[in-house]
Amino acid sequence: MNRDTRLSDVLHVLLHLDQASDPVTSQVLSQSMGTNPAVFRRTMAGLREAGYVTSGKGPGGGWTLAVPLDQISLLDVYTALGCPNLFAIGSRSDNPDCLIERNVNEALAETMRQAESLFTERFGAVTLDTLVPDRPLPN
Amino acid sequence: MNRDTRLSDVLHVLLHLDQASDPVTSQVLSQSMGTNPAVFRRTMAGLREAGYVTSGKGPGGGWTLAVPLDQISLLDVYTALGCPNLFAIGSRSDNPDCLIERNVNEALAETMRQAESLFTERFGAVTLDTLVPDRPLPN
DNA sequence: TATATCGTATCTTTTGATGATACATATAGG
DNA sequence: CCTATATGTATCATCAAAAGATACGATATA
Repeated sequence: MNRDTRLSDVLHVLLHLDQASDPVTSQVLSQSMGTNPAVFRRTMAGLREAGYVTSGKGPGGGWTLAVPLDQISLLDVYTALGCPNLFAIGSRSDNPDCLIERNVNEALAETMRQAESLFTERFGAVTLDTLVPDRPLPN
Repeated sequence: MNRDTRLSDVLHVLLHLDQASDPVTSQVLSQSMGTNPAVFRRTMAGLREAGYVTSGKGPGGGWTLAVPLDQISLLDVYTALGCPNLFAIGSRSDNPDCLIERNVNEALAETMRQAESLFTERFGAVTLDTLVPDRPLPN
């Protein structure tokens, strides 16, 4: 199964938006993402609702970064996308009658919980400004 | 994206095999996995090659556990399955020209490396005997 | 009003996994 | 040996979810 690249795609777009002074159209941004405007808008809808970007209609319209990059964490973006599933593995079903299945599922679920915490912590600790090339890390 | 349940499925089968004295056929085991014999054999091929189970043809044939559960780790099983992809997220492509893309990809990849290490460590620390119900943990 | 742009519903396509089928191979047992 | 029972595996079909494409209404600018 192909991986979900929306998080990577959206980060890419946000960093590019940061470098633009005027609104950028879905047409242009979708190309930088290798897709089409409708898919792009669908993907960005959550970020707009969360207020990280704004979009304007009509001539001169397009997308604008609404919050400075140092005030957006990777976790914020991930959350705005609807917290897409992180893992490719899982359990087939929860048959509560089979004790073996319960134990197996629990063993996997426990590790996945820990891994999810790891993602959350790391994502929460990274703000987008640190991903901009040639900008010194704040410290 | 549906999750890959092979690891969970196979663990389930191994624990059941541990409780069987005679070989068990693909027919029977595939039902306990909710699939058909051909899919079952395909899934178990790696475990057979790794020596954790043996399979016999002909009447009275079927599958047998070849190694005690306390000598098989979750990591062993995962590896025997061919180390299936753990993550549902990823980067679209590696365009080495775009510095932004490189930074974004690296940020995600670094976290995924850490999460993978977490899986590997945890999986390596769990032997299958600890998943058997009503069997006291060794300590 | 004409044009550009977004928002989104809907349909189509793609893709990888899974399921299904078929058949060759091998083994046990009479 | 012959038959019945299993596995091993190649190949084809099916499926579901995501992505892509299209269309069209709404809105904003000038």
